[in-house]
Amino acid sequence: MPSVKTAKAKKSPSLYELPGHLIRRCHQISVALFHQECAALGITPPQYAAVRVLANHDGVDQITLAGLAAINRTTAGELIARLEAAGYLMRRDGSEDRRIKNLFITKSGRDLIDTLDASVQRVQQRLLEPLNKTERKQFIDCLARIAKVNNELSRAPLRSPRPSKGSALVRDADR
Amino acid sequence: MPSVKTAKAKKSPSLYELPGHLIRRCHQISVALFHQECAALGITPPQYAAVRVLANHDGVDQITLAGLAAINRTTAGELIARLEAAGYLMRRDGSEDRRIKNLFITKSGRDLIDTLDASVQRVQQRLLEPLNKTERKQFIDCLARIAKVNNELSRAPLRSPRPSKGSALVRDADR
DNA sequence: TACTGACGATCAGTATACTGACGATACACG
DNA sequence: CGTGTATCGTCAGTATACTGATCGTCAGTA
Repeated sequence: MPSVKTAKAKKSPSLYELPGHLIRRCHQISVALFHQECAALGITPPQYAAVRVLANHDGVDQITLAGLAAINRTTAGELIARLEAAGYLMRRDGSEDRRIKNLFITKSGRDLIDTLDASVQRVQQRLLEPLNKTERKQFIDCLARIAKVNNELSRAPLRSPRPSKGSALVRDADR
Repeated sequence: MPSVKTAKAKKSPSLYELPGHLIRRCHQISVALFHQECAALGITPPQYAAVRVLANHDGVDQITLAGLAAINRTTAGELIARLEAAGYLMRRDGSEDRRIKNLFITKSGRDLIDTLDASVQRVQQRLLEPLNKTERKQFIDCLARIAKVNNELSRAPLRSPRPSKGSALVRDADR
């Protein structure tokens, strides 16, 4: 007996039509594809994001890296420790500001990015398989706009890199 | 020195253009919005999905519920335990099949869905704010198609509901 | 200089997500 | 009737994600 309690209420959409639920499922799928393609190296999507960010912002502190890679500050600490243990980056206590731990990508880290490049592109390819060329562009654009507009509302908001006095020689701009 | 391994190496897209990364960020935002709107009841998106599913499939076992709500079977066990402790559902040992624990939604569970209905719709509204009407429809359609086509690849594939009584010999075409 | 507020990093605690393995049970088949 | 196989639920272990609190440090200010 479907609960038809009120005739006035607008019909609620099915769970399977709610963008929140669909995004959660697509996220699961995206992660699954990533692991299928990149299983060999035992790296995860957030770890990959962190190394990618570090390649363009060598020397930043943990909080800035977390902001740029959209990783929670607490999670970032643990994740960075794992990446350091794996040899993809190094952590050094800040000389000027002793609160800070500066992060530096290693050769191994840069190699990792190069090695994973084709796999990562394959993940995106497979993920967007059901969409045609036009739809892919629009879809990515929609995702980017949602991420941008709602950025301040996110729990791990994307943060602009800070002027940072001495260190961080920002090479190729990311955006 | 950009390591050009092959002459035809395509320029790798920025991290911020990768749908995988964007989906991850949108997922974070979606969860954040859900908690903002539904904080009072202390329920999480997967918990909401589980109760919603149970409202339409009362009496199913845990694995089936997990499949329908796209929740990992192990996670589902813990999540269901929390929902049971909160009084939103009941767990009973199966009488016919003693491996099974049948799940039944409580009045409190149905009330929860009604109570959250407006909030959940508000979440979706805010999430899609940056998109116009046409784009919203297309965006949801793209998400649904990605979720559907890649379903078998997901780690927690959506499973068709099985005939609750009698023959359980329905070969779900998943995995 | 001492105070105060902001910030980096970490800790404790909770929830989700997943893998691989396992015990208990059900069912088909010989 | 016994046996192999598949399934349900669970456990151990790991990684991500988040909140709120805390410690140490920095910087602006009275």
